[in-house]
Amino acid sequence: MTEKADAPLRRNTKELIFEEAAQLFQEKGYASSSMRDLAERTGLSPSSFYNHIRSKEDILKEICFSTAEKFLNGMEDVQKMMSSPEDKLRALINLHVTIAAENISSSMVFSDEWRHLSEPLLSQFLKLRNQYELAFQEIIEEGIDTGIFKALDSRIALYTFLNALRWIYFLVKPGKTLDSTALKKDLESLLLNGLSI
Amino acid sequence: MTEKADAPLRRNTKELIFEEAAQLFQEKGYASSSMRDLAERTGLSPSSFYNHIRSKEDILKEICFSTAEKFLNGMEDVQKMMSSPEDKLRALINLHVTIAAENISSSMVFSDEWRHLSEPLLSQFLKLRNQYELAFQEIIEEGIDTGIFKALDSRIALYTFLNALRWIYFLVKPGKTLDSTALKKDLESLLLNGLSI
DNA sequence: TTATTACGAACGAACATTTGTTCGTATATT
DNA sequence: AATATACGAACAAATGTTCGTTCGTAATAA
Repeated sequence: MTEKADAPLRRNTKELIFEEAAQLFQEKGYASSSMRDLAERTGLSPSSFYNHIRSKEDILKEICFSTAEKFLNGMEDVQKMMSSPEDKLRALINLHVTIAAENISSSMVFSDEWRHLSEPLLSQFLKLRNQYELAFQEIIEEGIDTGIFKALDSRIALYTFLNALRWIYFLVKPGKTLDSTALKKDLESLLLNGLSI
Repeated sequence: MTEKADAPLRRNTKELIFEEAAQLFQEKGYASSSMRDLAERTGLSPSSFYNHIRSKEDILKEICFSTAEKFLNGMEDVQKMMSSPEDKLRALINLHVTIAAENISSSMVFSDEWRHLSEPLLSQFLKLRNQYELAFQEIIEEGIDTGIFKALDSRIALYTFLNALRWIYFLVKPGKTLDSTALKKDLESLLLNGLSI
C-alpha cells in the first residue's frame, strides 16, 4: 500500500537483479559476492530471487554471454566493412570503447569473472571468445600480408591490443561521463602509431 | 629412516606452500581456492598449514607484496638511468617481461587477486601500486615535455601500457620457455611505434 | 651410552560461520 | 479464483581455523 507509491519508479525486477548483480560482481568478484549481499542491494530477500532466476550462476551466465554477443555482433559488422585493416582496427577500438562505456559493470564481469562458469557453460563461452579473437587476429594478419602493418607475431599484437583495450572501464568509474571521443583518438594513435613521435 | 632418503629433495615446507598456493590462486582465483584444495596439492593436511603460516590471507599478502617489491625495485633502477624516456620505457617493458617470466603464477596473482586483501593491507598495497604507476606516468610525461612523445593524455598512455604488459603470462603457460627476446622486441615496437608501418 | 626433556611438524576431529538453495506460506495482482 | 511474487525458516555443504594429540628428532641430564 504505502510502498506502492514508488512502484512506477521500480524497473522490471529481473532486470534490477541483473544490473545490481553486475555491479556487485564487478566490485567484489563473483566468488566473493553472496546472494545475501545481492539481497541487500536489491531490497529483496535472498529467497525471492528464485522466482526470477534459476541460480547464482545463471546471473553470471547471462552477463557473460550477452556481452559476448555484443562483441561478436560488432565484429560481424567490422568484417563486413569494405575498408583497410587499419580502418577495421579503428572500428574495433571504437567497438571496445563503446561497449565498455555503455555498460561498465557488465563488461568488467565479462572480462574478469567468466572463469567461474562451470561446464559446459565454460567451454561454450571460451568457444565464443576464441571466435572473436580469431577474427581479430585475422584482421591483423590481413594488414601484415598487405604490407601496411609491421611483420611481427600476430598473436603478440592481438593480445597486446585486447589487453590495451581492457582497462577502459577504469575511466568511467565515478559516474563522470568520460570523453570517449578523446579516448578513442588517443587509443588509435597509441596502438596504430605508438607513443613516439 | 626410510623417509629420510628423499628429505633433501623436499624443499622448505613454507616455500612449498607459497608456491603451490600461487599456482592454485592463479588457476581458480583466491576466493574460490580452499585450504583443502591447497592441502591436496601440497600433500599436507589443512590443519598443518598453520604451523607455517598465520592465515590464508597471509599467503596472498606475501605473494602480492613480494611482487610489488620486485616492480618497485625495478622502477628504482630505471629512475636512476641517465637515459632518454624512450630507453626508460624500453627498460620498463623489459622489467615487466622479466618479472612475468620469472614467476608467472605470482605475477598473475599480484595482478588479479590483490583486491581480496582486507584492510589495512589493501590500502598499503594500493599505496605501493600507486607509487609505481606515478613513477611510470612521470617517465611518460617527461617524454611528452621533451617532445619525443606524442602530446596525449598521459593517464591514457599509462594504463594502455600497463595493461598491454599485463597479459604476458599467457604465453608462458604450458611450461614452454617463451622466447622473451622476441616478445620484448615486438612489445617495444608496438608500444613505441605502433602496429602501422 | 642411556634416559629425559623439549619442540617443531603433522594429523583427525570438531568448531562456528557462511554459502546457495528449497520449502511452505502469506500477500498482492490479474 | 488463480497466478505471480514476496518472505522467514531451515537445509546440507563448504568454508577457514582451532584444538588436543602424536610422532620423530635434537638437546640435555643421568
